[in-house]
Amino acid sequence: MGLTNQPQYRRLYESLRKQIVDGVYREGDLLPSENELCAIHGLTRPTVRKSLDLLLNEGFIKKQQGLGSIVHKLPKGIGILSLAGTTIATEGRELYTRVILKPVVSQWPENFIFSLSENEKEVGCIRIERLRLLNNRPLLFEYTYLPNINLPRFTSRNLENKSLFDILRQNYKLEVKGGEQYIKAIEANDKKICSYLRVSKGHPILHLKRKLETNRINFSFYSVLYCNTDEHSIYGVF
Amino acid sequence: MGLTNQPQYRRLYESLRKQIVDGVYREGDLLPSENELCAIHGLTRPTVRKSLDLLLNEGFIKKQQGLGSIVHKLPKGIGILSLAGTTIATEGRELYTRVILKPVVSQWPENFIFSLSENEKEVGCIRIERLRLLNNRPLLFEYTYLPNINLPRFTSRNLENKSLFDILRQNYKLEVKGGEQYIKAIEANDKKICSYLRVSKGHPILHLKRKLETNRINFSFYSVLYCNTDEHSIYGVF
DNA sequence: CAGTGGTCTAGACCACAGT
DNA sequence: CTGTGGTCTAGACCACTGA
Repeated sequence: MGLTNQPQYRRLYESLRKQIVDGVYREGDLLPSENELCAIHGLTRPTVRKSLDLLLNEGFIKKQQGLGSIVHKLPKGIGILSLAGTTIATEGRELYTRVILKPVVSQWPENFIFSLSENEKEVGCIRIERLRLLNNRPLLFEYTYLPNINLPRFTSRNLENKSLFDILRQNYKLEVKGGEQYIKAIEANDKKICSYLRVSKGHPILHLKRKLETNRINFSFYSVLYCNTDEHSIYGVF
Repeated sequence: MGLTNQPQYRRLYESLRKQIVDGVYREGDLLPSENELCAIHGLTRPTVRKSLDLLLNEGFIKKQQGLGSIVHKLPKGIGILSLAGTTIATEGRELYTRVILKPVVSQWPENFIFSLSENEKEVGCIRIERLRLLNNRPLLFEYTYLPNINLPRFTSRNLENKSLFDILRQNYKLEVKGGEQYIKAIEANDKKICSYLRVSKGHPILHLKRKLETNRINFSFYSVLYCNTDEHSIYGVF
């Protein structure tokens, strides 16, 4: 957290974001004006505006010309559509991550959901299976596939209730920069999925396929998610 | 199209976007470098970079430091998660919009999906119901609700296979600036929905609730969508 | 009116990719 | 090495808001 080698706009973004999440600024409040933020942090307007753009894109603030930057209400759903929102946006409730299958080296599945490069195919993958619970109730089941390239000791890492993103960043200097995803509504058919999500066969669930791109060139990883949306919607801004 | 009173970064963005969609640049191609774009269009780098940021956020390009801006492959799904992607991203196939219920003035539904201001409640709403078809096959059914504020002659407009966004922009100077959405997987229960989407009762479908914010202060409109994702996924980038 | 965000310029230095 | 994108500065003028 709070690495000092982060760009300034990024540090200001994280600082403001934390204050909004922590309730220092509440829904409808105005953030300090851009000029005030410049003065406070010793930055120029383009830099400050870049920070605010990040908050804007993630739905934390709205802007109104002639007025200011207005804090948006925190979302009521589960934010997994956007980048930063993966584990937040659960209204203070705790999202717990239980590891079902610890990282193992294996082959890529047949007919993998995304097309793979020759290099990726050769090296094989590291698989993980995790279940996410909200208030002790299973919410989504996630298969993760990482190409087995330069990830020393990864299979012996303890992932229980830890952020995969954080582990990749702190131990392997891998930053997730973006990605793409495909969403479907399907019937729960797989016995394993039904059992973990505690839904009956045929129950409608969300199916997400995601490709996550990182700062390391040609290093992407993948995940397949099954999500029970009976009680919690998936939330996103645009 | 191509309004001259648009900001420069916006015009450059639209120009590049069109060239990508039209296939002038193809997957893997490099766009002209930022400095070249500056020279070509007589702009400075921050302005050019703002254009490229838009393309980046919508998944049209990736960037690689030291290399350039790389054109991304066009998505394979239906892009309704992002702003500009509402009707594009269907691989050249035609998305047709059939009006089921022409715009009518009415009251807001009971227990509306989003909270409304007092003003919105008072003025009532304009309702529309539309069916979107891809290759003549029904794909999604959409209820739209606009607050009945300063939209002269809206109810007599012909919306058949026209973009609602375009009509709002051209006739009422309303630009959609962003929004929020909630996604669920549900069983198709409503007879009307089943019939229009041609799915059997109990079939899993996607349910989206969206709030769309505009450049007119405190003017948002809303839509509820039911989408058959059997053949086409919903696509998004982040 | 003063203050806000929206747009734009003209530079600068850095880290990184390919040669 | 050169050229690329990534970050940042120090200004400027505009359109819009609220008092």
